[in-house]
Amino acid sequence: MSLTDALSPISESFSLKDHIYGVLREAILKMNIYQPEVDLRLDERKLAEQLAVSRTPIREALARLAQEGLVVIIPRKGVFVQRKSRDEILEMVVTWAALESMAARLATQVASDADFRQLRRFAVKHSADAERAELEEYSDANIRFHQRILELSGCKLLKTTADTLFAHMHAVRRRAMGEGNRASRSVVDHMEIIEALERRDADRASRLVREHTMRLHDHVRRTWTRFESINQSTADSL
Amino acid sequence: MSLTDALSPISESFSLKDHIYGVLREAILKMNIYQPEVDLRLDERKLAEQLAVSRTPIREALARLAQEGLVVIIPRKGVFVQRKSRDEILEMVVTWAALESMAARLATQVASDADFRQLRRFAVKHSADAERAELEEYSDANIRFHQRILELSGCKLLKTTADTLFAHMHAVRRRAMGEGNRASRSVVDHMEIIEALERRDADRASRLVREHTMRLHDHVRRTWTRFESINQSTADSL
DNA sequence: TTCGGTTCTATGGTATGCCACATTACGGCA
DNA sequence: TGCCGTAATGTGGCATACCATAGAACCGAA
Repeated sequence: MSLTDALSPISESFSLKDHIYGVLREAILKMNIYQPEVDLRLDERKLAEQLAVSRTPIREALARLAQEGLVVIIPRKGVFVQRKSRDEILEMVVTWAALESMAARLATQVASDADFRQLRRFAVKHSADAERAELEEYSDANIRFHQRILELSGCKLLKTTADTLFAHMHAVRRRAMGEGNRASRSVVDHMEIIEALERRDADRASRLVREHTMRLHDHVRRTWTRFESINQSTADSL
Repeated sequence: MSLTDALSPISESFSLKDHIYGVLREAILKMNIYQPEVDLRLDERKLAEQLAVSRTPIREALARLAQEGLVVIIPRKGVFVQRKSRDEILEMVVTWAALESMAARLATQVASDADFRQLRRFAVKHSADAERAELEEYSDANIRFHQRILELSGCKLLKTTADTLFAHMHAVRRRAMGEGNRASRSVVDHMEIIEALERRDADRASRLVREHTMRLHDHVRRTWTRFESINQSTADSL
């Protein structure tokens, strides 16, 4: 590949707006928004200065993030990173379960045996992380496992819709993974799911995926109370 | 209610940006975007002039619509209403099926008998529209039936996510309803769904809803070819 | 010292103007 | 007459300036 070929995708249809959208999105997802002391305010002018651009593309990027639900814009008061309540998180998990269980169903019909073999290899490879209690690594592998199922469905909309939910739950996942023996249970669940997929058992694969995700639902429901109260007090202080 | 009480919701946190977003969204959904002769271009300056505002709030509203997938912004070329391809429509139907089948499952657990009785009354009342082949009316009632199931799930995110899909399919639904004997089949399906819900049979309700929606999927898959070609040629001419 | 009102400041909302690029129109040259 | 190059036009991208309001800071009177 020549130099110009490599450069052209960058220059063509590049816009500050889109670039800033990506930058802000990454920054928001990286920050742990559920720690009480974090500053949730986003100052348009400060961002414009830091990124060395005017407020206009900043504002258009923020408008997109607001539409996505990552930030909330309060007219003449400020732009704030949206901290989700426990109930909202629970609803995201439910919606995720709905999408992925359908994805598993479709995957039994359209994915190849090779796809499932690859998925199995991936799961086996990373099950060691769970055993060694390397939860950080396993949490990442866990997410990729679920994303892979969504991809194998062949329905891009299922995946992109779920990815939006995943983004919101970025700060939730690792926390939940480390509690109880969820990691080892997760490994068992994944293996059962893979078996159902390989046997092309649509109903069983769909059900196992749903039940697996709903276990996270139950877990969050039981353990998220403390954050709910933090969230509430912070919301009051705004 | 006093006059000031009635007026306050209008003045408080009213912004042109949000208002314009709503106006444009309604206008886009109302137009039949799949007719070949319609002009899909949205001119920022023209809109600004017509709405008697500057381009800035227009642009921010368009950014939101773009994020929602209703329009596509091509830098330095124009803003265009997004015409969905057949495959994209099919994916929306699949995703809808995923959401609503989960909603039906949840509804069997959280909705009251009174909710289901009301749903049944609604369905019976509008089944007459289908018999009289008043498809316009039945199509609307049909949508509301499905929205009601999503509401009865108690999961607001399921409903809002599905509503976004419904919005995209606004121009698709009526067309599909009039073809074949889909309306009368729809009435039968709805009654079976209601029975499963009333019997609190989560698996059956979930399955019936999924199969019902997937029938629309099959129908679109079989009959949407002509629009695909129109869509293609229009895309080429852009 | 405390309360009330006023002023100041910070912040998002909006309008306007210019720029870069893409398209189109036009005119000269072969 | 046809083609190519250049100029004119249109369109979104971006920067800047000003406005309106909410909130803080300040000051004076009781």
